[in-house]
Parts: sequence; structure tokens; C-alpha cells
Amino acid sequence: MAANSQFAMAVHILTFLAKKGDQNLKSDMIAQSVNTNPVVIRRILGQLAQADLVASQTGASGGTRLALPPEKICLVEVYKAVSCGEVFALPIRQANQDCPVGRNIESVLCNLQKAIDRSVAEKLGEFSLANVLEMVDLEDTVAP
Amino acid sequence: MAANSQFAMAVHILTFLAKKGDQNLKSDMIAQSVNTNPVVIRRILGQLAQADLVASQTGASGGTRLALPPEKICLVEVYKAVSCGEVFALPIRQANQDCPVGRNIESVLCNLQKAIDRSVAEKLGEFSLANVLEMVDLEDTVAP
DNA sequence: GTGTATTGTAACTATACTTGTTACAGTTAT
DNA sequence: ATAACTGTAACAAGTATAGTTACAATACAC
Repeated sequence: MAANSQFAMAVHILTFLAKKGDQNLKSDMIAQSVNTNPVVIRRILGQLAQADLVASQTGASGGTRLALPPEKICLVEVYKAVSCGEVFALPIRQANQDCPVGRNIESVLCNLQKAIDRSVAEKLGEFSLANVLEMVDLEDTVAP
Repeated sequence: MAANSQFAMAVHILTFLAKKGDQNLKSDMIAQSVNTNPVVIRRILGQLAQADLVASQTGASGGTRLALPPEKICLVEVYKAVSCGEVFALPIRQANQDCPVGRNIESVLCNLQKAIDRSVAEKLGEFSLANVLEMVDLEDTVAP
């Protein structure tokens, strides 16, 4: 399938919201920065709103803003908000339960999966949205 | 898409090979343990062979065996052998280059992606195939 | 040498997920 | 009232995976 880029888009969206500060931004404006359709943006904003990372307002002069200051928004939360969150998948079909390997490999793989997911979460935990904003601004000053 | 389970299948396959020791195993037998088609197994074995983790022989009484002892096979190598290897994808469409955020977010996300991938690789580096085999055997002894 | 078993690989199908798009009901400022 | 938004459903298009069939190439066994 097309690879899932929702986390990347979510970070882009949040960075954009952080940069523009305390105003209701329209999905249309955000879509222009991300270069996609406003509905795609609103879908991701919906997930971020459920995680209480952003707040939206309907109606005229509505829009979306951050629900927390950028320092308080951690990339783990963003990742959890948009992703199903497994680095590798387990096979759909059940392995052969009459085989000593097939019978037991699944739980071992499942534990391994959890260990990997934890280490991804830990690494993402090191970054806040404020950090991302800093990095973006830095890129802009040193750009070619 | 169907989520990519090649890494999980690869670990299963290698564990099976390790368990059966120094003999040429047919893709047919392995397929029975994994509960899939032999061609699916051969496709994965092909990738593992390219990474020099297994060795195959064509012809009658051919098959596949480990190219290294289980202690020397690390799960990072397996992951690299079968996976394209990114935890999250970057958007396909290029962001708006006229926007300060769109112009710079891509390289920031790309660096973040690399950091995450490194931490996954580090965690996988902690496990060898021998470890997996131990865990599978342990599961079998304490099974309900 | 002939026959048989097995890998390697191409080609195709079915399925499923993601993105993009249109459409529209519901909501709120002015 | 009107206009400008969000939220969301529905659908199309693109693409990746897994499964399957088929077959050429290869190597052992006799």
C-alpha cells in the first residue's frame, strides 16, 4: 500500500499551528502548507483533537489551534494519536500449532514487538513540538 | 495494505532452521510451520540469502540451512535484510516551498526518521537468533 | 544419461490500506 | 439571513502484501 505518512503530516500541521500562534487556522491554509486536500488535514486534526492536542471550532471564523503550549506537546503523544503504532506486523494466519516453533513463536514475536514499540516511544519522548519548531527555524536560517 | 509481516515470518523461518540444525530444509516443510505457501517462504529466504544469513541449494535433496550459528545471527541483520526499514513514512507530495514551515519541515522529519530507525536498530541489536530460540523453548516448557 | 526433487522467479489475483476528492449536514460569527 | 467553517460519509485511484500457479534451471540418485 501507500506508506502511512500521517505522523509526518501531523507533525507538520502542529508545527504550522505553533508557528502561527494563538489564532484559529482554517484547514484550507494548513492544506496549502502541506500541499494536500483540506479534508486530509481535517481528518488528522480530528485524531489530534481526540488526543486533546488541538482544539477546533466550527462555524464562520472557526478553525483549529493548539490546545497546549508547544513545550507541553510531546511527539510520543502525536505518534499515539495518529498511528496504530506497530513497527512490524505479525502474520495474519496463525502458525501451525502442531509445530513446536509455530506454537510458540507468536508470543515471542509479540513480546519483541512490544519491546521495539517501547523503544520507539522512548525516543519520540525526547522531542517536544517546541524542539521541532526550533529545528525548523534553524534550518531556515542556515538554508542555502 | 495488508501490513508487512515479512520480518515476523523471517524470524519464524530462521528459528525453524535453527531448531532443525544442520540439514537442508525444504521450503515446503517451512511453509507448513508458518502456515503459508512455499513460494512466500522462498521469497523471504531469497532475501535472507542475499544477506548471507542462510544458504540454499537447488536440485534434488536441496533446501536451505543457516549460514551462521544462531548466536551469530542478530535480529538487526534480519530486519535490514527483509525490510525497507522506516518506522513512519514521509509524505509523497512535496510541501509548499513558499511556506517557512513547509520549506524546512521535510529535512527535520527526515532526521527524526533516522533517529527513530537508529533506536529500533539498537533495540533489535540486543537479540540474537539464539535468544529467540531460547525464548521459544522456554515458552514450550511453561505452556498451559 | 534419465528421471526426480527442489529452488528461483515471473505473472497474476485478491485483498486491504492510504490518499485524494466531492458532497453535504451542522454550526457559528457578523 | 448569509457566509464561512468544521465534521464526516462516500467513493475513486494508486499501491503494497500475500497467496497462488506455472515453469525453467539445477543437482542428486540410480
